[in-house]
Amino acid sequence: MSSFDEMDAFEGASLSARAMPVPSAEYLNNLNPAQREAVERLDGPVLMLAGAGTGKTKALTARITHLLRTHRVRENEILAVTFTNKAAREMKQRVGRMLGRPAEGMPWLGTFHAICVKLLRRHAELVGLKSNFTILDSDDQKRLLKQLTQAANIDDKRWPARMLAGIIDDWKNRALTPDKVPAADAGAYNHKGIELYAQYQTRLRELNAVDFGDLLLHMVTIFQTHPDVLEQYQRWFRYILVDEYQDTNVAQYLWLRLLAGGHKNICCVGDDDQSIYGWRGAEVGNILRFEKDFPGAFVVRLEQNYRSTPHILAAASNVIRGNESRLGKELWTDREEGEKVRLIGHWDGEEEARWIGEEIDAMQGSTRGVRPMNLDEMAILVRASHQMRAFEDRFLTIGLPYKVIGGPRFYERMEIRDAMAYFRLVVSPEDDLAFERIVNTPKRGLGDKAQQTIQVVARENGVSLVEGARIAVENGLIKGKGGKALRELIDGLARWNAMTRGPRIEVDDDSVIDDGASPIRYGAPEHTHIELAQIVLDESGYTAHWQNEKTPEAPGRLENLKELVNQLDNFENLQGFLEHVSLVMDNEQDSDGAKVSIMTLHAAKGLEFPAVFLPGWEDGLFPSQRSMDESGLKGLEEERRLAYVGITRAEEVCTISFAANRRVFGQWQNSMPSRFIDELPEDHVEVLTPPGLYGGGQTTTGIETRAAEANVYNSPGWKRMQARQGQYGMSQPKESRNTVIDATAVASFTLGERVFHQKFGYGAVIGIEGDKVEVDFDKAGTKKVVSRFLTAKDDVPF
DNA sequence: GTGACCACCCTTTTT
DNA sequence: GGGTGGTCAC
Repeated sequence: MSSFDEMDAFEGASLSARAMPVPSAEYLNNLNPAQREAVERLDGPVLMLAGAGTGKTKALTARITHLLRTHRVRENEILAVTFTNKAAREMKQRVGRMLGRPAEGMPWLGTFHAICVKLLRRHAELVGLKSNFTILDSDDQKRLLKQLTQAANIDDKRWPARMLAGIIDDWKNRALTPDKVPAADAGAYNHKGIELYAQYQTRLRELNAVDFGDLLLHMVTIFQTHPDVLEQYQRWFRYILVDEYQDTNVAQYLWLRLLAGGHKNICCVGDDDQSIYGWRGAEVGNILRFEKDFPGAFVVRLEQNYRSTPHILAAASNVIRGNESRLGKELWTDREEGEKVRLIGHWDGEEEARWIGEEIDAMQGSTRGVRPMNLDEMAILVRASHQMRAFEDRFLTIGLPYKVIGGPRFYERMEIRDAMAYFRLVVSPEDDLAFERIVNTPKRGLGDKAQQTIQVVARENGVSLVEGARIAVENGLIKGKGGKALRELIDGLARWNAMTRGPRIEVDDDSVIDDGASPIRYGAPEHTHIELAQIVLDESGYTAHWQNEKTPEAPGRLENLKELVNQLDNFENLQGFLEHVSLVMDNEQDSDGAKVSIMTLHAAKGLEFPAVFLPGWEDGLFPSQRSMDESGLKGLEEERRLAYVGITRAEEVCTISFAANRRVFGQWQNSMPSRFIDELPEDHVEVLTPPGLYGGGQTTTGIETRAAEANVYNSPGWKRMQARQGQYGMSQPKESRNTVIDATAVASFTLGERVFHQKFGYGAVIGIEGDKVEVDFDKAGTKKVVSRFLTAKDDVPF
């Protein structure tokens, strides 16, 4: 690593540059005193305790700007770590804005994982890998583990591979290599966990692959076992900044401590009250312990909130006050009072969805609240994703535009992963996992038996599966249709692989170390990588596979494939794309029009909306029963932080609701209002009257009777709510608004016509009513939907 | 080797 | 209620 000498030569900017006067800095003048302290205290350990909405990203970016502007450091000497790509992107943009130029020169601003990939590519050989290792996602990981557990004759029923994956992830989060797993964990996975973990790591090394956890773990191992390497980076990264410190796990914590070990110029930003990823290995302890880890640390609290009204803050504060282990912060704001937090109980989940739908409609039309709001200013935050369905169903029926944030990620979709496996194989033919994935997709008549033959031949010859398959075909071990198809696949892969390459160009490679770029470059191949991708998908028969598929999802999957190919435009080649996609790709294709957002509370962290709905506040659902069962008080406290996160997402209006009855897994269940509801401060809450009690909605007739009879409505929680309600009718249900029928939207369908709906699939029109159409769906049953969500399908073969 | 049918199991999921 | 994975019959 001769290049490090070169790095050292750059230590510090030139004297003249450092002596230059600092231009009057607007980025400093915009800060409040606490923020400014956090920004200007550049040296030594700093802990910035930043409550929700207190401008922590602003402070963090100002700090980076300040480091650069005062000419103390160069852009590539700052290590700035975030958890999400989104946060990294935002920070980069904001630093650029403050500097008045693009901050492209910050190669070490990124997620833990992205930065570790860069580092690990340089030092892969120290942990027995080649620098072009592949990164497995959880699906690959699971399949690999399954192979191991099957080989070990483990009953998958009692000891599912999923469980082992969870255990191994947990160990990796705790920075435990197989030899370091404590004796206390020896019983894990039927006493075979540690052994299988070791086997798994061996397999990964054989495959030249890593999983997400390895990225951190390997780097920690390298730093621990190669002090020289560590020292180089300790010197190189002169200042370290960490976002969302409360979410770090042990491995990340060790990684940071090792890197900051020399100069201790580390600034961690976080909020212990927003630690909601404990179940994934995050250690609130890391932030609670900061001052012990870094004696003499400067701790600054950002407590002025710029986001929410006093009522909302008071509600959030009062809830979080119930937690024992906190560093303690009190948010305040100088904003105007605004509306109280609104609380409402419903008979059941559907009613809750119906009410929220109407409420959103009313707020949009300014029948409710102080000002009309756009749909994209409103969000529904749920505890568990299954709660989303009630809203989706309802909104589709009434034609309310919505978008689900989170959900299955683009690159986690089946068709994307299949396509990616093809690309991976094209780029590196020895990628056995990718081969296993697509060898029989589309169907090539290669079942278990043929695949086993390939495995055996490959192992006997000590070659990759592709190569093993080639040998097997040539020796006539796989005959007939399957053999022919396999030969085609192998030939195709070789052909496509050849297409990736143009003439190789040698580059002097020591010059590019600090941005981690590959030193080897190629000239332009005959086809662009975009064309190549399309060729691969077409010639392999994968495109045709989905074209021939008649399921309602098939068109969407083809769309996704098209989108995937389009995405390639942003990259130089397939390799670059593959690298990126495994770590970074998210699909934010919020294209047309304002929509209400629906997402989980976890997904909502870091976001804010003028109006927030928090449905499903029922004991067992929120706080989640499982969380409490598994982690006791710790679990409950994390749930409470989740409640805190939820409330503090709201800027102007926060509406909390619960339902007495809810269908869970097809079964009706009744439940008590969440204990968190009792923790809301009465003075800051307005209790709304459920529609129906005063004859509001027509679908809820009889709610009073049912309410009186139902047990829950005699429960302490409900009674407390009633008592608190004070005067009835403070917020009367709005009169049913006239449904405005847009003339152009009136259904243009005919009875019996075949139609297609994005969510419900194919169906036949059985009734028309204004712009609403009643459709008997093949799979989803009979539903009334707004006509603009339907497309005519006259080309459906029937 | 493949497609159909049934039993089973459900949180949250930045990378 | 719905998606997945395993088994069984063709």
